[in-house]
Amino acid sequence: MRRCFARPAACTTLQAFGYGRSTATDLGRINRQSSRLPTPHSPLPQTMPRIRDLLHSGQPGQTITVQGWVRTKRETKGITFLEVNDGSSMVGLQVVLNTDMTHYDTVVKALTTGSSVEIGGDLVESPGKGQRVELQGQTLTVFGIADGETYPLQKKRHSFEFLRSLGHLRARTNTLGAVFRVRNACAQAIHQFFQERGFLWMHTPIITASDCEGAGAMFAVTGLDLTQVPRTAEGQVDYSQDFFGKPAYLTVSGQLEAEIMAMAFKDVYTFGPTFRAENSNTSRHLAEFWMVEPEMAFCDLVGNMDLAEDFLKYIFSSVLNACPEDMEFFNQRIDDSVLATADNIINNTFERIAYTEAVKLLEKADKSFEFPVQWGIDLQSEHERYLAEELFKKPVIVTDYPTGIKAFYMRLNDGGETVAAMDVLAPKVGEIIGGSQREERLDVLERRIQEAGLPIGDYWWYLDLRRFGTVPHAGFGLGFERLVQFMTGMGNIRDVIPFPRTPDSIEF
RNA sequence: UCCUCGGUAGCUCAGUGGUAGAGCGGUCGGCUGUUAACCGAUUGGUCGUAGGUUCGAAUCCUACCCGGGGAGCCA
Repeated sequence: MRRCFARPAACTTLQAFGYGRSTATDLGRINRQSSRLPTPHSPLPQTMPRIRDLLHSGQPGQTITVQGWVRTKRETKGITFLEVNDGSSMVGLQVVLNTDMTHYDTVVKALTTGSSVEIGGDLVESPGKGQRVELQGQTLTVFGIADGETYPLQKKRHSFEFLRSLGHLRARTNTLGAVFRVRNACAQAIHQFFQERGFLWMHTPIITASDCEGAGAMFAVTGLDLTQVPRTAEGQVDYSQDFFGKPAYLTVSGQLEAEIMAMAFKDVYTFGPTFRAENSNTSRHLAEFWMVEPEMAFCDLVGNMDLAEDFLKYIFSSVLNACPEDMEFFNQRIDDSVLATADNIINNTFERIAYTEAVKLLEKADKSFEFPVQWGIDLQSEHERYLAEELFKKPVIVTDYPTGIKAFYMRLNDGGETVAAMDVLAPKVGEIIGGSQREERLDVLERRIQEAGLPIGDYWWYLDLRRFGTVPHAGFGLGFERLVQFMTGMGNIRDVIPFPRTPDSIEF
Protein backbone atom coordinates (compact mmCIF):
# COMPACT_ATOMS: atom_id res chain seq x y z
CA MET A 1 0.00 0.00 0.00
CA ARG A 2 2.82 2.36 0.81
CA ARG A 3 4.00 1.73 -2.70
CA CYS A 4 0.70 2.96 -4.07
CA PHE A 5 1.02 6.17 -2.13
CA ALA A 6 4.42 6.69 -3.66
CA ARG A 7 2.96 6.76 -7.12
CA PRO A 8 2.76 10.29 -8.46
CA ALA A 9 -0.76 9.80 -9.79
CA ALA A 10 -2.05 8.77 -6.39
CA CYS A 11 -0.20 11.52 -4.64
CA THR A 12 -2.00 14.14 -6.61
CA THR A 13 -5.27 13.11 -5.02
CA LEU A 14 -3.89 13.09 -1.51
CA GLN A 15 -4.77 15.99 0.68
CA ALA A 16 -5.48 16.66 4.30
CA PHE A 17 -9.20 16.84 4.72
CA GLY A 18 -11.00 18.10 7.79
CA TYR A 19 -13.95 15.88 8.53
CA GLY A 20 -16.09 16.74 11.50
CA ARG A 21 -13.94 16.73 14.57
CA SER A 22 -11.58 14.12 13.25
CA THR A 23 -9.07 14.38 10.50
CA ALA A 24 -9.46 11.95 7.69
CA THR A 25 -7.36 11.52 4.63
CA ASP A 26 -9.22 12.09 1.45
CA LEU A 27 -7.75 9.74 -1.07
CA GLY A 28 -10.08 11.03 -3.62
CA ARG A 29 -13.61 11.84 -4.43
CA ILE A 30 -14.30 10.21 -7.67
CA ASN A 31 -16.91 11.15 -10.16
CA ARG A 32 -18.28 8.80 -12.67
CA GLN A 33 -18.89 11.72 -14.95
CA SER A 34 -16.30 14.41 -14.74
CA SER A 35 -18.91 17.10 -15.25
CA ARG A 36 -20.60 16.16 -11.99
CA LEU A 37 -19.12 17.86 -8.96
CA PRO A 38 -18.64 16.01 -5.72
CA THR A 39 -21.49 16.62 -3.35
CA PRO A 40 -20.33 17.27 0.19
CA HIS A 41 -22.47 15.36 2.61
CA SER A 42 -23.53 16.14 6.11
CA PRO A 43 -21.20 14.38 8.54
CA LEU A 44 -24.04 13.68 10.95
CA PRO A 45 -24.27 9.94 11.32
CA GLN A 46 -28.04 9.89 11.62
CA THR A 47 -28.34 11.06 8.02
CA MET A 48 -26.60 7.94 6.84
CA PRO A 49 -28.77 4.90 6.23
CA ARG A 50 -27.59 1.71 7.84
CA ILE A 51 -26.77 -1.11 5.48
CA ARG A 52 -29.17 -3.42 7.30
CA ASP A 53 -32.05 -1.12 6.41
CA LEU A 54 -30.94 -0.71 2.80
CA LEU A 55 -30.79 -4.47 2.34
CA HIS A 56 -34.25 -4.92 3.81
CA SER A 57 -36.16 -2.01 2.43
CA GLY A 58 -33.95 0.02 0.09
CA GLN A 59 -35.62 0.74 -3.24
CA PRO A 60 -33.94 0.87 -6.66
CA GLY A 61 -33.63 4.48 -7.75
CA GLN A 62 -32.74 5.86 -4.33
CA THR A 63 -29.66 8.01 -4.22
CA ILE A 64 -27.77 7.11 -1.07
CA THR A 65 -24.49 7.39 0.78
CA VAL A 66 -23.13 4.64 2.96
CA GLN A 67 -20.19 4.47 5.33
CA GLY A 68 -18.38 1.36 6.42
CA TRP A 69 -15.43 -0.96 6.07
CA VAL A 70 -14.51 -2.98 3.02
CA ARG A 71 -14.90 -6.68 3.72
CA THR A 72 -13.89 -7.99 0.31
CA LYS A 73 -12.95 -6.64 -3.07
CA ARG A 74 -13.46 -8.61 -6.25
CA GLU A 75 -11.84 -7.19 -9.33
CA THR A 76 -12.34 -7.95 -12.99
CA LYS A 77 -10.94 -6.07 -15.90
CA GLY A 78 -13.68 -3.52 -16.26
CA ILE A 79 -15.41 -3.50 -12.92
CA THR A 80 -14.74 -3.79 -9.21
CA PHE A 81 -17.09 -5.17 -6.58
CA LEU A 82 -16.79 -4.16 -2.97
CA GLU A 83 -18.67 -5.61 -0.07
CA VAL A 84 -19.08 -2.84 2.48
CA ASN A 85 -20.11 -3.63 6.04
CA ASP A 86 -21.11 -1.15 8.72
CA GLY A 87 -21.77 -3.65 11.50
CA SER A 88 -25.53 -3.38 11.22
CA SER A 89 -25.92 -6.78 9.63
CA MET A 90 -24.10 -9.95 8.77
CA VAL A 91 -24.42 -9.35 5.04
CA GLY A 92 -22.79 -6.27 3.56
CA LEU A 93 -23.86 -4.05 0.72
CA GLN A 94 -22.42 -4.85 -2.69
CA VAL A 95 -20.94 -1.77 -4.30
CA VAL A 96 -20.16 -1.69 -8.00
CA LEU A 97 -17.39 0.61 -9.20
CA ASN A 98 -16.77 1.06 -12.92
CA THR A 99 -13.42 1.76 -14.51
CA ASP A 100 -14.60 5.04 -16.00
CA MET A 101 -14.56 6.64 -12.55
CA THR A 102 -11.89 9.29 -12.19
CA HIS A 103 -8.80 8.00 -10.43
CA TYR A 104 -10.08 4.45 -10.70
CA ASP A 105 -6.58 3.12 -11.29
CA THR A 106 -5.09 4.83 -8.29
CA VAL A 107 -7.80 4.86 -5.68
CA VAL A 108 -10.04 1.88 -6.34
CA LYS A 109 -7.05 -0.34 -6.96
CA ALA A 110 -5.56 0.81 -3.68
CA LEU A 111 -8.60 -0.26 -1.69
CA THR A 112 -8.00 -3.27 0.47
CA THR A 113 -9.94 -5.43 2.88
CA GLY A 114 -10.41 -3.43 6.05
CA SER A 115 -10.31 0.03 4.45
CA SER A 116 -12.86 2.57 5.65
CA VAL A 117 -14.94 4.23 2.97
CA GLU A 118 -17.89 6.44 2.26
CA ILE A 119 -19.61 5.76 -1.02
CA GLY A 120 -22.38 7.69 -2.71
CA GLY A 121 -24.44 6.59 -5.66
CA ASP A 122 -27.70 5.08 -6.78
CA LEU A 123 -29.24 1.98 -5.32
CA VAL A 124 -30.07 -0.31 -8.25
CA GLU A 125 -31.59 -3.71 -8.76
CA SER A 126 -28.75 -6.19 -8.88
CA PRO A 127 -28.39 -8.10 -12.14
CA GLY A 128 -26.23 -10.64 -10.34
CA LYS A 129 -27.31 -13.44 -8.08
CA GLY A 130 -26.98 -13.22 -4.33
CA GLN A 131 -28.42 -9.82 -3.57
CA ARG A 132 -31.62 -7.93 -4.28
CA VAL A 133 -30.06 -4.48 -4.59
CA GLU A 134 -26.59 -3.07 -4.94
CA LEU A 135 -25.00 0.36 -4.90
CA GLN A 136 -23.76 1.76 -8.19
CA GLY A 137 -20.92 3.84 -6.78
CA GLN A 138 -20.42 7.36 -8.04
CA THR A 139 -18.42 9.09 -5.34
CA LEU A 140 -15.85 7.43 -3.13
CA THR A 141 -14.07 8.81 -0.11
CA VAL A 142 -11.40 6.70 1.49
CA PHE A 143 -10.89 7.56 5.14
CA GLY A 144 -8.20 5.03 5.85
CA ILE A 145 -6.50 2.23 3.98
CA ALA A 146 -5.75 -1.01 5.79
CA ASP A 147 -2.37 -2.17 4.55
CA GLY A 148 -2.95 -5.55 2.96
CA GLU A 149 0.44 -6.83 3.99
CA THR A 150 -0.07 -6.15 7.68
CA TYR A 151 -3.84 -6.09 8.28
CA PRO A 152 -4.33 -9.36 10.12
CA LEU A 153 -7.93 -10.16 9.15
CA GLN A 154 -8.17 -12.11 5.95
CA LYS A 155 -11.01 -13.18 3.73
CA LYS A 156 -10.99 -16.60 5.29
CA ARG A 157 -11.94 -18.35 8.46
CA HIS A 158 -9.72 -17.61 11.44
CA SER A 159 -9.55 -19.61 14.64
CA PHE A 160 -11.21 -18.02 17.65
CA GLU A 161 -7.92 -18.37 19.53
CA PHE A 162 -6.22 -16.19 16.96
CA LEU A 163 -9.05 -13.66 16.92
CA ARG A 164 -8.81 -13.36 20.70
CA SER A 165 -5.32 -11.97 20.21
CA LEU A 166 -6.96 -9.31 17.99
CA GLY A 167 -9.46 -8.00 20.49
CA HIS A 168 -9.35 -4.61 18.81
CA LEU A 169 -10.19 -5.94 15.35
CA ARG A 170 -12.20 -9.12 15.80
CA ALA A 171 -15.55 -7.32 16.03
CA ARG A 172 -15.17 -6.76 12.29
CA THR A 173 -15.50 -10.47 11.55
CA ASN A 174 -18.72 -12.27 10.67
CA THR A 175 -18.95 -14.40 13.78
CA LEU A 176 -17.97 -11.84 16.38
CA GLY A 177 -20.14 -9.27 14.64
CA ALA A 178 -23.10 -11.62 14.96
CA VAL A 179 -22.20 -12.36 18.58
CA PHE A 180 -22.19 -8.72 19.58
CA ARG A 181 -25.43 -7.95 17.76
CA VAL A 182 -27.08 -10.88 19.52
CA ARG A 183 -25.54 -9.83 22.83
CA ASN A 184 -27.02 -6.37 22.37
CA ALA A 185 -30.44 -7.76 21.42
CA CYS A 186 -30.30 -10.05 24.41
CA ALA A 187 -29.52 -7.21 26.85
CA GLN A 188 -32.29 -5.14 25.34
CA ALA A 189 -34.76 -8.03 25.66
CA ILE A 190 -33.83 -8.49 29.32
CA HIS A 191 -34.62 -4.89 30.16
CA GLN A 192 -37.80 -5.01 28.11
CA PHE A 193 -38.97 -8.19 29.81
CA PHE A 194 -38.59 -6.74 33.29
CA GLN A 195 -39.76 -3.24 32.48
CA GLU A 196 -42.97 -4.61 30.90
CA ARG A 197 -43.65 -6.38 34.20
CA GLY A 198 -43.05 -3.37 36.41
CA PHE A 199 -39.62 -4.39 37.73
CA LEU A 200 -37.27 -1.56 38.66
CA TRP A 201 -33.67 -1.73 37.48
CA MET A 202 -31.41 -1.26 40.50
CA HIS A 203 -27.75 -0.34 40.32
CA THR A 204 -26.20 -2.35 43.11
CA PRO A 205 -22.68 -1.43 44.19
CA ILE A 206 -19.58 -2.63 42.40
CA ILE A 207 -17.36 -2.00 45.40
CA THR A 208 -18.56 -3.81 48.49
CA ALA A 209 -17.60 -3.40 52.12
CA SER A 210 -17.07 -6.93 53.36
CA ASP A 211 -16.78 -10.44 52.06
CA CYS A 212 -20.14 -11.40 53.58
CA GLU A 213 -21.50 -12.08 50.14
CA GLY A 214 -19.93 -15.50 50.43
CA ALA A 215 -19.73 -16.59 46.83
CA GLY A 216 -16.18 -17.29 45.79
CA ALA A 217 -12.88 -15.46 45.85
CA MET A 218 -13.04 -11.69 45.63
CA PHE A 219 -10.78 -9.02 44.18
CA ALA A 220 -9.49 -6.62 46.82
CA VAL A 221 -9.99 -2.92 46.21
CA THR A 222 -7.47 -0.67 47.89
CA GLY A 223 -6.03 2.81 47.79
CA LEU A 224 -3.00 1.74 49.77
CA ASP A 225 0.48 2.00 48.31
CA LEU A 226 1.25 -1.69 47.92
CA THR A 227 4.98 -1.07 48.15
CA GLN A 228 4.51 0.46 51.61
CA VAL A 229 1.52 -1.19 53.21
CA PRO A 230 0.77 0.21 56.68
CA ARG A 231 0.86 -2.40 59.42
CA THR A 232 -0.79 -2.68 62.82
CA ALA A 233 1.20 -3.43 65.95
CA GLU A 234 0.36 -7.10 65.36
CA GLY A 235 1.82 -6.96 61.87
CA GLN A 236 -1.51 -7.18 60.06
CA VAL A 237 -2.44 -4.83 57.22
CA ASP A 238 -3.84 -1.67 58.81
CA TYR A 239 -7.01 -1.18 56.81
CA SER A 240 -8.04 1.75 58.98
CA GLN A 241 -5.64 3.76 56.83
CA ASP A 242 -7.16 2.50 53.58
CA PHE A 243 -9.64 4.50 51.50
CA PHE A 244 -12.77 3.09 53.09
CA GLY A 245 -11.21 2.50 56.51
CA LYS A 246 -11.83 -1.22 56.16
CA PRO A 247 -11.20 -3.97 53.59
CA ALA A 248 -13.12 -3.55 50.34
CA TYR A 249 -13.75 -5.84 47.40
CA LEU A 250 -15.33 -5.99 43.97
CA THR A 251 -18.83 -7.41 44.14
CA VAL A 252 -19.53 -11.07 43.45
CA SER A 253 -23.31 -10.60 43.50
CA GLY A 254 -25.88 -7.87 43.83
CA GLN A 255 -28.44 -10.18 45.40
CA LEU A 256 -28.31 -9.02 49.01
CA GLU A 257 -28.68 -5.38 47.99
CA ALA A 258 -31.41 -6.35 45.54
CA GLU A 259 -33.27 -7.91 48.46
CA ILE A 260 -33.12 -4.52 50.22
CA MET A 261 -34.68 -2.80 47.24
CA ALA A 262 -37.29 -5.51 46.72
CA MET A 263 -38.48 -4.74 50.26
CA ALA A 264 -39.46 -1.29 48.97
CA PHE A 265 -40.42 -1.80 45.33
CA LYS A 266 -41.64 -5.42 45.34
CA ASP A 267 -40.05 -6.33 42.04
CA VAL A 268 -36.54 -5.26 41.08
CA TYR A 269 -33.64 -6.55 39.07
CA THR A 270 -29.94 -5.93 38.78
CA PHE A 271 -28.01 -6.14 35.56
CA GLY A 272 -24.40 -5.23 35.94
CA PRO A 273 -20.79 -6.31 36.13
CA THR A 274 -19.69 -8.95 38.60
CA PHE A 275 -16.21 -10.11 39.55
CA ARG A 276 -14.71 -13.40 40.66
CA ALA A 277 -11.04 -13.81 41.51
CA GLU A 278 -11.24 -17.59 41.23
CA ASN A 279 -8.41 -19.16 39.27
CA SER A 280 -10.85 -20.79 36.89
CA ASN A 281 -9.45 -21.50 33.48
CA THR A 282 -12.38 -22.87 31.54
CA SER A 283 -14.53 -22.02 28.56
CA ARG A 284 -17.37 -21.06 30.93
CA HIS A 285 -15.66 -18.70 33.38
CA LEU A 286 -14.65 -15.06 33.34
CA ALA A 287 -13.11 -12.92 36.06
CA GLU A 288 -15.42 -10.08 34.99
CA PHE A 289 -18.88 -10.91 33.71
CA TRP A 290 -22.40 -9.49 33.71
CA MET A 291 -25.13 -10.91 35.85
CA VAL A 292 -28.90 -10.54 35.87
CA GLU A 293 -30.60 -10.94 39.26
CA PRO A 294 -34.33 -10.36 39.67
CA GLU A 295 -35.72 -10.25 43.19
CA MET A 296 -39.43 -10.35 44.02
CA ALA A 297 -41.20 -9.64 47.29
CA PHE A 298 -44.43 -11.48 48.07
CA CYS A 299 -43.19 -14.33 45.94
CA ASP A 300 -42.47 -17.99 46.63
CA LEU A 301 -40.49 -20.64 44.80
CA VAL A 302 -43.31 -21.41 42.37
CA GLY A 303 -43.57 -17.75 41.39
CA ASN A 304 -39.81 -17.73 40.96
CA MET A 305 -39.95 -20.74 38.65
CA ASP A 306 -42.74 -19.17 36.64
CA LEU A 307 -40.71 -16.02 36.17
CA ALA A 308 -37.56 -17.92 35.16
CA GLU A 309 -39.48 -19.92 32.58
CA ASP A 310 -41.26 -16.88 31.14
CA PHE A 311 -37.95 -15.03 31.15
CA LEU A 312 -36.06 -17.57 29.04
CA LYS A 313 -38.93 -17.98 26.58
CA TYR A 314 -39.21 -14.21 26.19
CA ILE A 315 -35.48 -13.63 25.68
CA PHE A 316 -35.13 -16.39 23.10
CA SER A 317 -38.20 -15.18 21.16
CA SER A 318 -37.03 -11.59 21.20
CA VAL A 319 -33.55 -12.37 19.97
CA LEU A 320 -34.81 -14.67 17.22
CA ASN A 321 -37.08 -11.87 16.16
CA ALA A 322 -34.43 -9.15 16.34
CA CYS A 323 -31.51 -11.07 14.80
CA PRO A 324 -32.86 -13.78 12.48
CA GLU A 325 -29.91 -13.69 10.08
CA ASP A 326 -27.37 -13.86 12.88
CA MET A 327 -29.15 -16.78 14.54
CA GLU A 328 -29.38 -18.56 11.21
CA PHE A 329 -25.65 -18.02 10.80
CA PHE A 330 -24.91 -19.57 14.19
CA ASN A 331 -27.05 -22.54 13.27
CA GLN A 332 -25.22 -23.00 9.98
CA ARG A 333 -21.66 -22.31 10.98
CA ILE A 334 -21.24 -22.67 14.73
CA ASP A 335 -23.68 -25.23 16.13
CA ASP A 336 -26.45 -26.82 14.10
CA SER A 337 -28.64 -27.26 17.18
CA VAL A 338 -28.96 -23.53 17.93
CA LEU A 339 -32.37 -23.04 16.32
CA ALA A 340 -33.72 -26.36 17.60
CA THR A 341 -32.60 -25.43 21.11
CA ALA A 342 -34.31 -22.06 20.88
CA ASP A 343 -37.45 -23.75 19.61
CA ASN A 344 -37.26 -26.26 22.44
CA ILE A 345 -37.02 -23.47 25.03
CA ILE A 346 -39.82 -21.40 23.53
CA ASN A 347 -42.34 -24.15 22.84
CA ASN A 348 -42.02 -26.56 25.74
CA THR A 349 -43.38 -26.31 29.24
CA PHE A 350 -40.37 -26.77 31.50
CA GLU A 351 -40.32 -29.96 33.53
CA ARG A 352 -40.35 -29.33 37.31
CA ILE A 353 -38.98 -31.96 39.62
CA ALA A 354 -37.72 -32.09 43.19
CA TYR A 355 -34.08 -32.98 43.81
CA THR A 356 -35.06 -36.13 45.70
CA GLU A 357 -37.10 -37.32 42.72
CA ALA A 358 -34.31 -36.40 40.32
CA VAL A 359 -31.83 -38.50 42.29
CA LYS A 360 -34.20 -41.48 42.15
CA LEU A 361 -34.49 -41.10 38.38
CA LEU A 362 -30.74 -40.84 38.02
CA GLU A 363 -30.24 -43.95 40.14
CA LYS A 364 -32.67 -45.82 37.91
CA ALA A 365 -31.03 -44.49 34.75
CA ASP A 366 -29.68 -47.06 32.36
CA LYS A 367 -26.46 -45.18 32.11
CA SER A 368 -23.18 -45.20 33.98
CA PHE A 369 -22.01 -41.89 35.35
CA GLU A 370 -18.45 -40.97 36.13
CA PHE A 371 -19.67 -39.64 39.47
CA PRO A 372 -22.20 -41.98 41.09
CA VAL A 373 -25.44 -40.40 42.21
CA GLN A 374 -26.39 -40.35 45.85
CA TRP A 375 -28.80 -38.23 47.86
CA GLY A 376 -26.92 -35.34 49.42
CA ILE A 377 -24.35 -34.68 46.73
CA ASP A 378 -24.61 -31.83 44.28
CA LEU A 379 -25.61 -32.83 40.77
CA GLN A 380 -22.67 -33.04 38.39
CA SER A 381 -22.78 -31.58 34.92
CA GLU A 382 -23.26 -35.07 33.46
CA HIS A 383 -26.31 -35.63 35.68
CA GLU A 384 -27.85 -32.32 34.74
CA ARG A 385 -27.32 -32.97 31.08
CA TYR A 386 -28.82 -36.45 31.33
CA LEU A 387 -31.97 -35.04 32.87
CA ALA A 388 -32.41 -32.26 30.34
CA GLU A 389 -31.08 -33.92 27.21
CA GLU A 390 -31.94 -37.57 27.48
CA LEU A 391 -34.68 -38.08 30.02
CA PHE A 392 -36.95 -35.09 29.49
CA LYS A 393 -35.44 -33.65 26.31
CA LYS A 394 -36.41 -30.14 27.38
CA PRO A 395 -35.54 -27.65 30.13
CA VAL A 396 -35.89 -29.03 33.63
CA ILE A 397 -36.23 -27.12 36.87
CA VAL A 398 -34.84 -29.07 39.82
CA THR A 399 -36.01 -27.81 43.21
CA ASP A 400 -35.58 -28.42 46.93
CA TYR A 401 -31.90 -29.31 47.18
CA PRO A 402 -30.28 -30.72 50.34
CA THR A 403 -29.64 -27.97 52.86
CA GLY A 404 -25.97 -28.88 53.17
CA ILE A 405 -25.02 -28.01 49.59
CA LYS A 406 -26.80 -24.68 49.24
CA ALA A 407 -26.34 -21.14 50.53
CA PHE A 408 -27.41 -19.94 53.99
CA TYR A 409 -30.01 -17.48 52.71
CA MET A 410 -32.18 -20.09 50.99
CA ARG A 411 -35.45 -20.78 52.75
CA LEU A 412 -35.44 -23.89 54.93
CA ASN A 413 -38.19 -26.35 54.00
CA ASP A 414 -40.27 -28.13 56.63
CA GLY A 415 -38.17 -30.83 58.25
CA GLY A 416 -35.00 -28.89 57.57
CA GLU A 417 -33.43 -31.40 55.21
CA THR A 418 -33.92 -29.35 52.08
CA VAL A 419 -34.10 -25.70 51.05
CA ALA A 420 -36.33 -23.94 48.54
CA ALA A 421 -33.69 -23.72 45.85
CA MET A 422 -34.14 -24.10 42.14
CA ASP A 423 -31.79 -24.71 39.22
CA VAL A 424 -32.97 -24.40 35.64
CA LEU A 425 -31.17 -27.04 33.60
CA ALA A 426 -31.08 -26.68 29.85
CA PRO A 427 -30.13 -29.18 27.17
CA LYS A 428 -26.55 -28.70 25.95
CA VAL A 429 -25.37 -26.44 28.78
CA GLY A 430 -26.72 -27.70 32.06
CA GLU A 431 -27.41 -25.10 34.73
CA ILE A 432 -28.40 -21.79 33.18
CA ILE A 433 -30.25 -20.23 36.11
CA GLY A 434 -29.86 -20.70 39.84
CA GLY A 435 -32.19 -19.21 42.42
CA SER A 436 -34.22 -19.71 45.54
CA GLN A 437 -36.93 -18.48 47.83
CA ARG A 438 -35.10 -16.53 50.53
CA GLU A 439 -35.29 -17.21 54.25
CA GLU A 440 -37.65 -14.53 55.58
CA ARG A 441 -37.90 -15.80 59.20
CA LEU A 442 -35.50 -13.90 61.48
CA ASP A 443 -34.78 -16.71 63.94
CA VAL A 444 -34.19 -19.29 61.23
CA LEU A 445 -31.92 -16.98 59.28
CA GLU A 446 -29.85 -16.12 62.37
CA ARG A 447 -29.37 -19.80 63.09
CA ARG A 448 -28.39 -20.53 59.47
CA ILE A 449 -25.78 -17.75 59.43
CA GLN A 450 -24.26 -19.09 62.62
CA GLU A 451 -24.29 -22.67 61.38
CA ALA A 452 -22.51 -21.52 58.26
CA GLY A 453 -19.82 -20.00 60.46
CA LEU A 454 -20.34 -16.52 59.04
CA PRO A 455 -19.79 -13.33 61.10
CA ILE A 456 -23.35 -12.51 62.05
CA GLY A 457 -22.47 -8.91 62.91
CA ASP A 458 -21.74 -8.18 59.28
CA TYR A 459 -25.34 -9.11 58.40
CA TRP A 460 -27.13 -6.68 60.72
CA TRP A 461 -28.83 -4.86 57.86
CA TYR A 462 -29.75 -8.11 56.11
CA LEU A 463 -31.34 -9.32 59.34
CA ASP A 464 -33.12 -5.94 59.78
CA LEU A 465 -35.07 -6.73 56.62
CA ARG A 466 -36.53 -9.67 58.57
CA ARG A 467 -37.08 -7.57 61.68
CA PHE A 468 -39.02 -4.83 59.97
CA GLY A 469 -41.86 -5.88 57.73
CA THR A 470 -40.41 -9.15 56.50
CA VAL A 471 -42.09 -10.82 53.57
CA PRO A 472 -41.62 -14.04 51.61
CA HIS A 473 -39.44 -13.27 48.64
CA ALA A 474 -37.51 -15.02 45.94
CA GLY A 475 -35.17 -14.42 43.06
CA PHE A 476 -32.57 -15.93 40.79
CA GLY A 477 -29.27 -15.22 39.13
CA LEU A 478 -28.26 -15.68 35.55
CA GLY A 479 -24.81 -15.24 34.03
CA PHE A 480 -25.37 -13.01 31.03
CA GLU A 481 -22.45 -14.34 28.99
CA ARG A 482 -23.56 -17.91 29.58
CA LEU A 483 -26.97 -17.00 28.24
CA VAL A 484 -25.37 -15.51 25.14
CA GLN A 485 -23.21 -18.62 24.81
CA PHE A 486 -26.28 -20.78 25.10
CA MET A 487 -28.17 -18.83 22.45
CA THR A 488 -25.37 -18.59 19.93
CA GLY A 489 -23.77 -21.99 20.44
CA MET A 490 -20.38 -20.33 20.94
CA GLY A 491 -18.11 -22.79 22.69
CA ASN A 492 -15.93 -20.36 24.62
CA ILE A 493 -17.29 -17.64 26.89
CA ARG A 494 -14.34 -15.42 25.96
CA ASP A 495 -15.87 -15.04 22.52
CA VAL A 496 -19.22 -13.63 23.67
CA ILE A 497 -17.85 -10.67 25.67
CA PRO A 498 -16.00 -7.89 23.86
CA PHE A 499 -12.99 -7.79 26.16
CA PRO A 500 -12.66 -10.94 28.28
CA ARG A 501 -10.79 -10.87 31.58
CA THR A 502 -9.41 -14.22 32.70
CA PRO A 503 -6.42 -15.31 34.81
CA ASP A 504 -3.23 -13.86 33.28
CA SER A 505 -5.18 -12.13 30.55
CA ILE A 506 -6.31 -8.51 30.54
CA GLU A 507 -5.40 -7.21 27.10
CA PHE A 508 -7.35 -4.41 25.49
C1' U B 1 -5.19 -25.45 40.90
C1' C B 2 -5.20 -30.59 38.62
C1' C B 3 -5.41 -33.78 34.10
C1' U B 4 -4.65 -33.75 28.90
C1' C B 5 -3.36 -32.06 23.97
C1' G B 6 -0.69 -28.54 21.43
C1' G B 7 3.09 -24.23 19.87
C1' U B 8 6.52 -25.08 12.32
C1' A B 9 5.45 -18.97 6.87
C1' G B 10 0.73 -13.40 8.12
C1' C B 11 -3.42 -17.52 8.92
C1' U B 12 -4.83 -23.03 8.99
C1' C B 13 -1.85 -27.11 9.15
C1' A B 14 1.52 -31.48 7.21
C1' G B 15 6.38 -32.97 8.28
C1' U B 16 8.64 -38.84 14.16
C1' G B 17 16.81 -38.37 13.51
C1' G B 18 19.54 -36.81 7.36
C1' U B 19 18.77 -30.22 2.12
C1' A B 20 11.90 -26.83 6.05
C1' G B 21 6.49 -28.10 2.88
C1' A B 22 1.10 -27.37 1.26
C1' G B 23 -3.38 -24.58 1.07
C1' C B 24 -5.10 -19.85 2.05
C1' G B 25 -3.38 -14.65 2.48
C1' G B 26 -0.08 -10.70 0.50
C1' U B 27 2.29 -8.81 -4.07
C1' C B 28 2.46 -8.62 -9.59
C1' G B 29 0.04 -9.91 -14.15
C1' G B 30 -4.48 -11.78 -16.79
C1' C B 31 -9.84 -11.95 -17.14
C1' U B 32 -16.77 -7.27 -19.27
C1' G B 33 -20.94 -8.91 -13.49
C1' U B 34 -18.11 -10.99 -9.32
C1' U B 35 -20.29 -13.67 -4.62
C1' A B 36 -14.59 -16.84 0.49
C1' A B 37 -14.56 -14.83 -7.71
C1' C B 38 -11.36 -17.34 -11.07
C1' C B 39 -6.37 -18.34 -13.88
C1' G B 40 -0.89 -17.73 -13.83
C1' A B 41 3.53 -16.18 -11.44
C1' U B 42 5.77 -14.70 -7.05
C1' U B 43 6.73 -13.58 -1.86
C1' G B 44 7.27 -15.69 2.54
C1' G B 45 10.55 -19.36 8.46
C1' U B 46 15.99 -18.00 14.65
C1' C B 47 10.38 -24.73 13.72
C1' G B 48 7.57 -21.09 21.56
C1' U B 49 12.27 -20.09 24.92
C1' A B 50 16.68 -22.04 27.29
C1' G B 51 19.69 -26.08 28.00
C1' G B 52 21.00 -31.27 26.89
C1' U B 53 21.71 -36.14 23.87
C1' U B 54 23.72 -37.00 18.80
C1' C B 55 28.37 -36.91 13.40
C1' G B 56 23.57 -34.56 12.59
C1' A B 57 17.46 -32.28 16.14
C1' A B 58 11.30 -29.20 13.86
C1' U B 59 11.70 -34.51 15.27
C1' C B 60 14.62 -37.49 21.28
C1' C B 61 15.33 -35.67 26.78
C1' U B 62 14.81 -31.71 30.82
C1' A B 63 13.02 -27.07 32.56
C1' C B 64 10.24 -22.88 31.67
C1' C B 65 6.63 -19.72 28.89
C1' C B 66 2.09 -19.45 26.12
C1' G B 67 -2.56 -21.50 24.15
C1' G B 68 -6.77 -25.23 23.45
C1' G B 69 -9.94 -29.02 25.71
C1' G B 70 -11.62 -31.39 30.26
C1' A B 71 -12.20 -31.35 35.80
C1' G B 72 -12.92 -28.68 40.26
C1' C B 73 -15.15 -23.97 41.69
C1' C B 74 -19.12 -21.51 40.01
C1' A B 75 -22.71 -17.78 36.94
